[in-house]
Amino acid sequence: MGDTHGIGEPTLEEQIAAYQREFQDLDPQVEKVVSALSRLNRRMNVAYGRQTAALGISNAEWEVLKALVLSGVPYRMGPSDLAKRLGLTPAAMTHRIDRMVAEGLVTRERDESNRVRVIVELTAEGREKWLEAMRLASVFEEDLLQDLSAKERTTLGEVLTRLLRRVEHAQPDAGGRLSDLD
Amino acid sequence: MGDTHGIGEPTLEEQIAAYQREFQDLDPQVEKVVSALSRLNRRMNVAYGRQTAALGISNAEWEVLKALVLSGVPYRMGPSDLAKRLGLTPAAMTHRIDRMVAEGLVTRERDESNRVRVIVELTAEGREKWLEAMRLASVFEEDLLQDLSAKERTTLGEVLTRLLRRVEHAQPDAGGRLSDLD
DNA sequence: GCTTCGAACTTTAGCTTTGAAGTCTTCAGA
DNA sequence: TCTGAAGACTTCAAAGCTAAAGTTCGAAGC
Repeated sequence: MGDTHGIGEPTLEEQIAAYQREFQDLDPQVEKVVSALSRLNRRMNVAYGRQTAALGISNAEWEVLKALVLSGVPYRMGPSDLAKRLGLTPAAMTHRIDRMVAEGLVTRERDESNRVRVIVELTAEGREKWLEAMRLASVFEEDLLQDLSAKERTTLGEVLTRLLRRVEHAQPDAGGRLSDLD
Repeated sequence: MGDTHGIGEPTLEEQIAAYQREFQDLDPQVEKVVSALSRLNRRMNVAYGRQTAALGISNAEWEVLKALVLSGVPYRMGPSDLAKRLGLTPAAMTHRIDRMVAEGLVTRERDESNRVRVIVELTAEGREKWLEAMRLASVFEEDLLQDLSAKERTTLGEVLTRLLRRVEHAQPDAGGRLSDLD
């Protein structure tokens, strides 16, 4: 796709005002945090999407590369493990791996010790793509946080982690079908 | 879909350690903020998804209801405006409206003053669904922030807004194809 | 040794979205 | 009035996903 169709998004302030108008029992303080968080995340994903596109890979492929790299040497995982890690169905994983094998980012082979299993392994090219993506991403992230002092960064990280613990506690293990973009 | 396939996600700390191992020139402070933000947002979307599902609507439908309500009385918008607001192509909007009309959440009619245009209008049922969803969401959000003091909430909102301004400045207007979930 | 069960992956059918092409309406100029 | 161009929506084909039904291999019981 590439570029958005519209500019027609209200500012954060306008949006919060609209919420107040349409739904009174809403704490504007809370709503501001939640809306800013959601919006910020969306914009960041757009930025990541552009960067990976510039490298000729999709965001979906980037996720797979990331999972493999973070799994550590020898950069191998089974399709089911990858599917779980990325929050996809096994069927979707099969197709995604098909595409990535065709592009030379990963290889797929049967595990000879247990022929039911399949091993997906990162290729040198795949690893290089991930590294390039990380170089771009780290520059972007550093730039994003540039206005925050060291202390503010620490505090922000700490507060977000606290919120994270709270959601994870509130959502035992059920989860949902959302992609894994950290 | 419903429930996730896997529990196999590393903790935030494990993930950051893996990043350090595979990509040295990365500031752990920065990475922690970015990863926590992304992960938190994901979990929140899962929670919203469960809540809307419990009301018998999809997240996609919730987004449309939200756009219409926030547009204010008389809760009307054209398909193109909705598409821009939600970051969808006009084609996708056509289909989505089809479904929602069938479910009685909105109505679609031609604008008699300009027969090229179409007007999508929220029904009473659609508005009620949105209100129910908001009641659930506001409880969840309040609960999420419960451990934060009033001062912390203010600071968090302020810092996130600052980051938001920075991303928006860095990304003039191009945008991308991500759904609008605030 | 054969059979049955379970695990891991693939295949199939159906849905939602995209991008591109098509239709219908309005408006401006000849 | 007619013609051409632009705008707003819809239709169509193809991509990618989910859920459910295969397929194949390995392991346990009879």
